[in-house]
Amino acid sequence: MAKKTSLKYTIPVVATDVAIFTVREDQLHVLLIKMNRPPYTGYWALPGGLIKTNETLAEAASRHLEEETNVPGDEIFLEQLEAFSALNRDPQGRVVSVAYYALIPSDRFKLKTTAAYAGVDWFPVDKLPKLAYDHKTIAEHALQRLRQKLRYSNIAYSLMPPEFTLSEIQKTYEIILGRKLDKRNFRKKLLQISMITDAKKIQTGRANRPARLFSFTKKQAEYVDFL
Amino acid sequence: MAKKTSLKYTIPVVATDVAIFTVREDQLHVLLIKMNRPPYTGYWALPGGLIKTNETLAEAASRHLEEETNVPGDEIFLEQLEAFSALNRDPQGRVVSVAYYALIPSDRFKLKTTAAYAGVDWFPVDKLPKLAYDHKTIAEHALQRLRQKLRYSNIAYSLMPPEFTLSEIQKTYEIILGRKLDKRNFRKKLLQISMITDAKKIQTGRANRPARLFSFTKKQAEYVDFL
DNA sequence: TCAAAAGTGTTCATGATACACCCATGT
DNA sequence: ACATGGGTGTATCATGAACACTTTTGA
Repeated sequence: MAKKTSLKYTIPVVATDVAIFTVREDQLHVLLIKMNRPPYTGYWALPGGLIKTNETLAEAASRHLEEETNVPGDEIFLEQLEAFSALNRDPQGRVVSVAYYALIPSDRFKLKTTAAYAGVDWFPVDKLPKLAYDHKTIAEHALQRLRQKLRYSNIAYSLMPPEFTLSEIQKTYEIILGRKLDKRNFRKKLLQISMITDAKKIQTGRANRPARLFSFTKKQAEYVDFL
Repeated sequence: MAKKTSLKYTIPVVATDVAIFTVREDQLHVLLIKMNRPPYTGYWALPGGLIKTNETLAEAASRHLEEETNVPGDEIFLEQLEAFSALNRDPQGRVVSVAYYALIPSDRFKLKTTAAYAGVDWFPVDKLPKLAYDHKTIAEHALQRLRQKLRYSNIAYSLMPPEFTLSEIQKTYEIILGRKLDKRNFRKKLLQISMITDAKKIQTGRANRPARLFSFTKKQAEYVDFL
């Protein structure tokens, strides 16, 4: 038996952690903050923390999302992932964390660091640094869920700018799923199920044939027949 | 502003509630306990309660499952559903509940009531009494998840006895999904994906042609191509 | 011999996949 | 005129859906 350290919390308390994803530089990235306090000083972690007495879990998650990214809560996909409750997941005491995951459009918002952290940055999901707590597990679950959900829902709306070309959205899918998709079939399907609609605009200023712009029909999550 | 009542808990604490399902009498039932303490004396509710300092959420859920049903934890499907955190969901204070759902074979275990409750019983899911807390919402989410998951996984293993006829399992599916299924297609699919295997036994003592018995190939949850 | 549930294949419709060439623009 | 990505249709294959009669047993 290991010697029991003195714990800050004796009865379990509730926290939330958020895996925020975006696609940039042809890779899927997750947002991490750098911790400036023991016991994980210098480690990277998912943004999060204890929930307040007068806020729900979703509000707490949304608060953490905004604190690092300035992203406004509406029109952004933010969904509960899973509760993590391993007895030793936080060395400071008994903390149950309800994880969320969110998708934000590439580079649409500037990151900001708060006094609570030593820094904030994007990391490619396949090159994560060593993470604090059980955040590696949380990040893996979030990634798995994202890949699954991309296949039968329209949540990509939350990753794309308001208007985009078919090639751009196809690339987003390919990057997240990690495989090439057939151009003709992909376009056919997206339009057939009315997930996106023609924005009646044409891209300009490219050294090739200009593409038509499209936008999402709905900007709330819903299930769709898909890949 | 409503006047603030004195709360038992000021910082959020963690509880778990469990929706335990079974199929009996040609209907899907959920297990409810009758409360014998304020503020919901006489109301029915899902079994549950605060988690202990030295147990995980899954252990707490499993404990509640066993307390009412005697069902042993292994081989039983018990999965985390979702965390519920509305500010007013518990009049006694700020309680965040992580809900679980479980599936147990029909009538295989005898219910028992504990000192903590005034009673325990099965209720058809479409005829639930008025429930305490936000348990109606929890039960609805659990039911929805069960119906979804039945379609792309083998979790029915946890509802059936060790050996069963094809008609019996088909009936289980029909009751939960609420629609008739085609006998030939259903059998074809189950065998084709090797979800069940021939137990090499024949049912006896029926006033008709005896059926072959089958059993589940795997008794752990896994995804399968299905309905 | 009758009642009751078990068991068994084929056809058709639909959706998924594979695949290659011409087009419009900027330089 | 050339380089670059944009845009389009068809044929094949796999999967899911619909459907009816014969078999075996106990009473």
